[in-house]
Amino acid sequence: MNKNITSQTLSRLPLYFNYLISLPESRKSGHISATAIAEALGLNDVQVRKDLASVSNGGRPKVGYPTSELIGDIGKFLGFANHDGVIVVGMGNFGRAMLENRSFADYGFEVVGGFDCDEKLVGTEINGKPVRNVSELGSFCRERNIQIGIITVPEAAAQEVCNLMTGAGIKYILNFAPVHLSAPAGVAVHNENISLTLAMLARKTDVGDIK
Amino acid sequence: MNKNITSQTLSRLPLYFNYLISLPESRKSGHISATAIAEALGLNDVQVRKDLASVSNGGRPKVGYPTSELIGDIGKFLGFANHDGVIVVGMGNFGRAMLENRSFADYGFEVVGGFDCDEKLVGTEINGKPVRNVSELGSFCRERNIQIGIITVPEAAAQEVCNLMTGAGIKYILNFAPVHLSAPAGVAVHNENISLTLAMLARKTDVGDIK
DNA sequence: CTGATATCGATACCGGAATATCGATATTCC
DNA sequence: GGAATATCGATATTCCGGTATCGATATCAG
Repeated sequence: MNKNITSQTLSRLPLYFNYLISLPESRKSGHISATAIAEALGLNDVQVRKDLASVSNGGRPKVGYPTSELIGDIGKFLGFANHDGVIVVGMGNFGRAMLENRSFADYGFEVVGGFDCDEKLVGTEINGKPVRNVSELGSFCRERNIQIGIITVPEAAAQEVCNLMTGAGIKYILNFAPVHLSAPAGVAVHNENISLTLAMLARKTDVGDIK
Repeated sequence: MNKNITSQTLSRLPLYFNYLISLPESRKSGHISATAIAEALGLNDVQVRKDLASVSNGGRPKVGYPTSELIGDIGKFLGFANHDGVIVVGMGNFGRAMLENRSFADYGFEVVGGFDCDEKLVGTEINGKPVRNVSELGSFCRERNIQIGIITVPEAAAQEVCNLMTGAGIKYILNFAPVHLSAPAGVAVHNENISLTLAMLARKTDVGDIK
């Protein structure tokens, strides 16, 4: 078990995790080899073994890794046992979808509330979660020590919301507005531009040769 | 202008594009250097120059690249002048958000319709776009030669929808269900697991040392 | 017209990630 | 118990993207 890990490995761990928990119960009680996982996921076996070495105590030759233990190790490593509060700003359809997304729980996140500036929405509840006025964002986050924020507002307001969040002590921002946000050092921003993702997917193979 | 391009370059092009169109009109008529772009975006100037070489006919020493021409070249390359039809399956909040997303148009996409299996939704319109029964998906896509599909259904139904899409001749699939879908060769699937994206963002700096 | 300067394109170099190879070890079968 | 085999972990190699360097060229100043 080696705690030094690369981003690439980190990005593959959930893949292994998903694959392992999708196995029938009967197989979870036994062992599984890196070779088998690689085969199933279309990856290189050495790569899988190396990735698993980062989180697991090691497998046994000829046998492989104890499946349930491996699931536990990966899950623990990814922090799926955590319980981190998340806020969402922008209660359009996108924001609502975030409040209703049940899959966050599987990864150790809980959306604790939504924010909007539309007075008609403020005070209502979505999926049992209260919608508050954006003006309360700062105090709310500081009181509860919220560190993760999701931005689902129109692009014109995105940077402003981002500033508000960083001011409230938020450290991780997931931005769905189609603009590239910048934040001060110490704050991690991930810009998820869906149109762009689609463009890369659909255009990649169109244009010339892409290696 | 070299048509061989890497994914990494492709992913940076929109960044340049956004930066260039955000320039004041007065500067768009002139020229801009790779050095200046790199400076503004916090990148390496050689990298920018290399990227631009993939799409542009070249700049002139001491002068740089003609700004408006460069904007046109990148846009053309990214296919922003295209007009590709897209369908969305799953009319939950997430699917609705897709039908209402105006930013697709900027990237050359148009959502031409939504699909669901809920009879209460079928026949209605969302943002002026009709919601059809999933059973019509095949004929609809083949008639109009739709090649791009977005999946926003619950995870249990995702693989089934995926199969339906590939059967209907769809070539590019953007999947938001939190499962890893697989499709036959010739079909590109991008699995966008939001919980996972959030996990990578928020956990990256938590767990051990990440290089 | 000539020298200084900014910028380009090409080539060379560097580092990290993926992959291949190899010896070691555990299990299975005879 | 010993040979055959599957699998592991470690080391070596390859490949690719990013960065630095250098000569060439266009503009500008004097």
